[in-house]
Amino acid sequence: MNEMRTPPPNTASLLPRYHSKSSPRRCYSTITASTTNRNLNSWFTNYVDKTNVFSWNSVIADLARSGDSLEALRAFASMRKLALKPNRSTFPCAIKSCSALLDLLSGKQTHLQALLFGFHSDLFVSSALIDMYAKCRHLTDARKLFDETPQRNVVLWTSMITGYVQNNNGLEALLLFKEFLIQDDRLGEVSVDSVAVVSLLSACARVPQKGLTEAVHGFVIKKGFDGELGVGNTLVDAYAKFGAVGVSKKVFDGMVEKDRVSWNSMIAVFAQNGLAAEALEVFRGMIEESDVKYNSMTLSTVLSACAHLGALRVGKCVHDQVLKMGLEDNVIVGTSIIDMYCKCGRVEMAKKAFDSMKEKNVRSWTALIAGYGMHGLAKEALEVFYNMIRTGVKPNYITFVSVLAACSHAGLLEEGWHWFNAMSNQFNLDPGLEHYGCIVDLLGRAGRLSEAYDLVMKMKIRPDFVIWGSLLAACRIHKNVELGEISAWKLFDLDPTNCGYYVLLSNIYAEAGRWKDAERMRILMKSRGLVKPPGFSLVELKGRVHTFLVGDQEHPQHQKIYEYLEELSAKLLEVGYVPNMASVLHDVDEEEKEITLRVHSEKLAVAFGIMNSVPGATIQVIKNLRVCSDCHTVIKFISRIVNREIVVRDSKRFHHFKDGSCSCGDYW
DNA sequence: TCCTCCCTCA
Repeated sequence: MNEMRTPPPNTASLLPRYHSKSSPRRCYSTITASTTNRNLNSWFTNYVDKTNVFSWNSVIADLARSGDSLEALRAFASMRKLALKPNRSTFPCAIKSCSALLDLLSGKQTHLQALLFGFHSDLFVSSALIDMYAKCRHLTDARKLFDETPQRNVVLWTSMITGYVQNNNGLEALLLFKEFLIQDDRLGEVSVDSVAVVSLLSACARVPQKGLTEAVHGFVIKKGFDGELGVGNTLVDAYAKFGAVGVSKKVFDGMVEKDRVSWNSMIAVFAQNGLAAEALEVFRGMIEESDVKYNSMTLSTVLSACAHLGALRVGKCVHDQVLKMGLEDNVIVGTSIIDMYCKCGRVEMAKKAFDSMKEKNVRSWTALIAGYGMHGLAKEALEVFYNMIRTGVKPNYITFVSVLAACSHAGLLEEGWHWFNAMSNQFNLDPGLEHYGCIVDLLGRAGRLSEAYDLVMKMKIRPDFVIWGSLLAACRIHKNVELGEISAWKLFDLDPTNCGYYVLLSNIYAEAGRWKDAERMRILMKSRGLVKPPGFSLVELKGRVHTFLVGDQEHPQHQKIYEYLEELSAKLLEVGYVPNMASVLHDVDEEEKEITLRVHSEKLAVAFGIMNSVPGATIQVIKNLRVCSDCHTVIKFISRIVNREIVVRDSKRFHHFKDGSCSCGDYW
């Protein structure tokens, strides 16, 4: 977009040709409605009296409003070069543009100029400055200005309160709001407005205090602000921040008027809370039942819902829409597209989308690295990472999570170690739980259990269930009872409702021939009333997502699917498949055995996919848990028997099954 | 004509 812009109107060719006598504002607004900034600037250059401060104000304001902050600042600079004296309306827009660009330097310069022209106590100017300093993370400067302004209006208060919220200091924001109320009280005024209330509610969403949002909601109703659009929008978000997604939906449904923010908020709430199907449903509602047009924010949220669901077809449609709307140069949208293709199993499409991006930020690079990593393509992931560094983009915490995860998925211990050390030595980043988790995983799988354990003991942060979980899993592979016990008992404390650890430890005992201990774990697990979370798998067919549960009897085609699986299993035995039920057969009681033997969702989903697609088509399945080892073996055989590529995304990574083998190399 | 809020990506 930048190269499309006209140069600022301070060049020789842009000298005024015509001095308008009529009100520039009136002409101006009729033109802006249908013109781009490019036309707008040339129009301005040709027809507006450039010695008129009011005209300049209009131009700066309009550019700032349309989001073209850079151009607004250029216009401001041009105006200053003409030695025109800015008035009190000039500064707020200029400052707002600095704040939108997070350009602290220009912000400070503009601040100085405002002082120079004597606007130090102007509320409009001060509010804009407080906002600018807060957005640029200079909260103390913002607060200083706030404190130095004796006559405060609601906008000034709101700017400061919002400043705290934006800097993640919800508590301070709440306290300041309280002060605001006290001031109102003292002056016998009611100046609190709906915008102030919106800031208050967004502060609530950042304070982990139970019942706070409800209480403030009550206050909002009492004050009569509950019908306000912005208030409703914020409530949708605030309730969801505490997991009360149902309440969010209720607020949303109860809103008489809904704008783009309302729809976007509701879609985002569902998408961010793992309810991707619901998110897509709301998006459908937005298109079909409202007159509200979606924008880039909507589409990036929808893309992330598609990524979660693995809904490739829907994702592709959204991608098409992005292209149609000319939003492909938007970094956030572009990054969402990369992530969507990666998580829908199409890394090569992700790479294509990545290559075509004009502007890439650290998240775009990280998305692609993570994408290659989850497909087991560690070499490619590292290659992208090196390119990123060469390009001069600074990797962050998450980038290193992606790099190390890529190494971990491919078993690249040496590279993993190197980058784990480099992150603190060269990049000044402290390793967090995720990074330790990857290294523990790498060491553990390589059989270097005592090193892994030493690392865990030396960690500066308290190891969590993921860390001990990797260690426990490694103990199972390498048959280490002692360390397995230590890890498992940590896990019983850290993640008490997860029964997987009991099963793992029980299996470790069983494999060591310690049947009594194995039995003891089973009993303990039972006495604590723990059950496995139900596994389910998703398959997208003709744009619809089908869900399968373990031992599913609900799906309309379930009978046919079971018949087909019967057919397949006969063929499987012919080609040499031996059912792997080692862990099932050991020492479970009958009832449990039956449960375990219920057909896993991934098998159902794969069968369904094959039955309903043309020969040769790739089957793609998404599972909420990790693929079990028996299913993994079976699917390998199936890929050979039916001569299909089968892609399974489980909770940890992708498996590409082809010709009887899997891309993970049985290492996952 | 000017200021403050709510929704997006790894």
